[in-house]
Amino acid sequence: MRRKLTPRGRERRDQLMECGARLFAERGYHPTSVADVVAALGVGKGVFYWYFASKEELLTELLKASNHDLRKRQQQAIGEEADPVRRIELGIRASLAWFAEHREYFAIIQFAATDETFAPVLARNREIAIADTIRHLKDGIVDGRIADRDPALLAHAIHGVVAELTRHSLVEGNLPLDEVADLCVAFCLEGLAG
Amino acid sequence: MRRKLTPRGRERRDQLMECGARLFAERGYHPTSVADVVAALGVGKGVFYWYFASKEELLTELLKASNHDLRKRQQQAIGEEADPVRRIELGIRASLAWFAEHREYFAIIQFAATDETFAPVLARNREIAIADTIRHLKDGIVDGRIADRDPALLAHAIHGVVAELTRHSLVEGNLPLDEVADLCVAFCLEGLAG
DNA sequence: GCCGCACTTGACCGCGCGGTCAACATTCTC
DNA sequence: GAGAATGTTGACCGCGCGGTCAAGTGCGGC
Repeated sequence: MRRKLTPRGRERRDQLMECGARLFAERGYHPTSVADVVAALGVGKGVFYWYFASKEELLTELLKASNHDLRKRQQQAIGEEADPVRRIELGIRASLAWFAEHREYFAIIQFAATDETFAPVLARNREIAIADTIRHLKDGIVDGRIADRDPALLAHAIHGVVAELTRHSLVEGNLPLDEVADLCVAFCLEGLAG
Repeated sequence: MRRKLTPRGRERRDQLMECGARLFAERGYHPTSVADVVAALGVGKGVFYWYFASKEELLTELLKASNHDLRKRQQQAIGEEADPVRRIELGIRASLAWFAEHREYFAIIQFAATDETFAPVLARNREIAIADTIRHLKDGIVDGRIADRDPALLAHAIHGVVAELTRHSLVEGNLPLDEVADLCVAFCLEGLAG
């Protein structure tokens, strides 16, 4: 693992991350060996350890990069919107849209959440996302637009809906993003009663 | 692996499953070796392979047994209830109650869902549970008590809420079951608007 | 022209894994 | 109490893993 990377080196690193993401998503982290990753790229094993200290580090970097990207997308979507309920809706839609474009990351994140080694990173990422949602919820509760219940639990409920609809409808199924997003937003705002 | 088991044998098998469940939940499936399982019980490795054909089989049996138990609990809870909305509520409460009592299974199920080898078993279990929910939802839609939206997506939304609240509030946190269940039911039935 | 650094190679290492098995112990059956 | 069936032992096996490294390649700067 080296610090200084030339443009050529940065490209290799990106190739390894892309390749790793694909294989981890397809077969899972443990069943994918470092040998598999470098073989898929047609290079020697040493290349991997030139860019990453370990297999663990590759996954950690993938998790960091994907979370960074997702958050950027959410923040851009919410922008300057003042209405807290609308902010929640825009956040939900941005998450679904991002996962629709990066389906391969879903399985990776899902796995990482169950692994002692990576769970801390994931937990931190999730806490930040939840904290964002809680802020909007509290604003909505003050406005009287949202029922006065524990905002932390409500935030987790929303994230649960988003996660499961992402998995079922976007990753496994291939339903139109807009329809899924509309239902997701409607369910979160009005429940089954609608 | 043997078919005929005396009472003594059945007890050993149960010990191995309990032990495996605990270790898989604590450290994860891959990082837990068969040697760890038998060591925790203080017996030789051969014992494991007398009762199970492989490590995979142990996990598969754990998944089957837990699913069977959870379903039994749900069916007992729903009983003869006629109101479809109430049936959904009772199902939600039964699921949360079961997981509150069997927290160790949550991590195992979560992992199995991300592993190529076990995903099929989990997918089948989930499909059955979803199908149950869909039946109640359709009844509710006919009655006009539930909004006329895609019942499959609604069912997944509900399961997403239950799963995430289970994870956060019951498994990681340790919140009172009743409070979590009340909020979960309220969110599913009425959404944030309440 | 050549030095040095970024980068690549692939044989190799040690380890711990899942799984096997011959021998042995205990318990049932008649 | 003989013999079969059930249950137990732990040394052993082969393998493939994550990771190392001495050697080599090719490019940019001087």
